[in-house]
Amino acid sequence: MASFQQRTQGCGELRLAHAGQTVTLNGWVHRLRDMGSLVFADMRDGTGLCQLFLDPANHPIPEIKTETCISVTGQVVERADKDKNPNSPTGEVDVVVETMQILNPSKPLPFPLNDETQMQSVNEELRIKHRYLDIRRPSMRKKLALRAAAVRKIRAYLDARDFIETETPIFTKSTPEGARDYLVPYRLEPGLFYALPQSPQQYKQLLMVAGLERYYQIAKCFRDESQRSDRQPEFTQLDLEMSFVTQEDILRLIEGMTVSVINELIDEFELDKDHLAPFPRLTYDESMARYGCDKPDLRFELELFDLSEAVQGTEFGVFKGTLENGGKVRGVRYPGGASLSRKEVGELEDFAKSFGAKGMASIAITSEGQGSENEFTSVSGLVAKAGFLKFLQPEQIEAILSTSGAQAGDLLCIIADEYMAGNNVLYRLRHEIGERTGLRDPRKLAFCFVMDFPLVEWNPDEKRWDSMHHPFTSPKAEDMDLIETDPGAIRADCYDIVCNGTEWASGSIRIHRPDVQARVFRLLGIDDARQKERFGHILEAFSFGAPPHGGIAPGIDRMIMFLLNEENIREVIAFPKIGLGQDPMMEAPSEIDEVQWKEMGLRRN
RNA sequence: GCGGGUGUAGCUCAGUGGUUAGAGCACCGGCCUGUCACGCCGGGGGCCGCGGGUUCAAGUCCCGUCAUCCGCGCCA
Repeated sequence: MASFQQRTQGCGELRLAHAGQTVTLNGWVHRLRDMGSLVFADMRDGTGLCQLFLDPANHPIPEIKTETCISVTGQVVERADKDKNPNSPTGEVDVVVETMQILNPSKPLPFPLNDETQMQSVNEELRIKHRYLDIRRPSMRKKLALRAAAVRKIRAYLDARDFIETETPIFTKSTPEGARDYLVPYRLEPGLFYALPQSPQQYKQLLMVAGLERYYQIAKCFRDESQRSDRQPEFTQLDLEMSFVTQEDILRLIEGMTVSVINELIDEFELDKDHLAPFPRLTYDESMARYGCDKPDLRFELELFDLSEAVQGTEFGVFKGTLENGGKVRGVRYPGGASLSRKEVGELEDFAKSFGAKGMASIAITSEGQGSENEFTSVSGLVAKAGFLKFLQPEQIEAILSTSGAQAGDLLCIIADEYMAGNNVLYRLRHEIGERTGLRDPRKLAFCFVMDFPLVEWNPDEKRWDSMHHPFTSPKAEDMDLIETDPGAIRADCYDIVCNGTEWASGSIRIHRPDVQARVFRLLGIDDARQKERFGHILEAFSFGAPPHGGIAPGIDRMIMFLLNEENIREVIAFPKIGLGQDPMMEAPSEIDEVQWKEMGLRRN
């Protein structure tokens, strides 16, 4: 038998229809309004809030404070019309308390969890330290509920399509390629370590060798790298792999799942979001040329333009030098930017410089000139204004205006640099401009596929080719012969899903033939001995009739962030880590006992 | 590893180098029978992150340091 009276209803469920019934509620005191002998208390449980009416005529006023845990029995009564609260779903009734059992009192709270406005600015470390209180807030509960629903729908979608959800080990083997591993010392032989998986990559491929054909897992992944507002040392991916499929099969499956799951969530949680449409597809090269990055924010246009042709032959030193060295002169429109002050343009240039730009040329576009000598009036009537225009021929300026699609009010932001360095500046400028002009619409979820990544990229520091995705990614069949002749030109069967300028999912068709894998390893400078040491198990597995296979892995945390417009990943995780990977609630990482040091065969320093 | 922001009461924040460092909320006491951010009266509460320095005098200026947030590098 329970030591308390168990509830008959949820607080948030009470309606006028319950009037006259005697109900029992379990929950917490959310807020108190003490009118002297008469007391009103908002009571909260997982279903919502209702108002308790405490009158000493019915029951002595008990010693309750905010967040006292209580069990209450009383009659639901309709309020007088003038006392009804239209702002509350339960605002037409009161529960007239007949008995109240105090299940557990509460100390004064570290932050006002019954005040959403104030909670917005409460120190986040304090919230995480007392996360068990923070999560009592209905708004936090809702985030976790949305997350649970997302995972539930994903499971339902994949289960209905014959996927087999399979767990893979958390203690596994270190693979120095990629991110830094979290390591776990092996007690029985000091000097040996497990690593926590950066992803279940090899296991899922081995499950394909094992003939599972369709695998998924809601998988924890661990990467010991610097934190960002959208990165945690441990995070969750939907890890997925299929056999006997083409890239197209995987893209269709994951797109279908994403559209279905997200559109259902938007409806079920009444999110202020537009429904998803089919995803546009871009090649890596297109994405770089049009948006300057492999994770474009497609909520708005403002594509980059290339002026290299337009200014060919110019005597303007910065452009001339860049073009002679094989670089590009490219730019992005800033609608409304023509009205920026000289100082503000300078600040925008500083912004560009902070991402490696050597400088930023800018042209203000207006519809009427002011007779200044820096102006140029085009045949279309647009007036361009910039100090360096005097170094350009009229036809070059006309070409700039037409190529850029300049409109009155624009500021053309122009970066002259080596192609990739320029991209790195231009895409950040584009996103900044999108932010400033309000084009990054919070209602929109602009998903797209970015495909056909290069297989490898040159690492100038180490003087070698590195995998762009991971070493098991398959070169496109038609590029296979380039492995030994022109590695930089190899396209991979590799694809990302991007949402609103953030990478969301990454996947590829894998290499399933040992001979191809060996050629790629050779290209990556991983010699036979090292292949055997690091990847012997998977190479051997591939030699037993491994099927063609491929997969993809979208981030669950980020998916919830997109849906809730959260800028911080910690907001969608029940117990997140802060700053340098610490948990201020558990106080982890922590010292260990002397006995444990000894047992693990470890020494300090 | 680097750059920027923040650090003052339990919480959120004010605070020209010059009285005894303040406010709102919270907390404690009192009053209040229809509140719903209840209201009114009163009270307690401070290592001004920490350590140096400049100064007659430092929350305020300088140097260092720690913590945290954001970003860069990093993140197959």
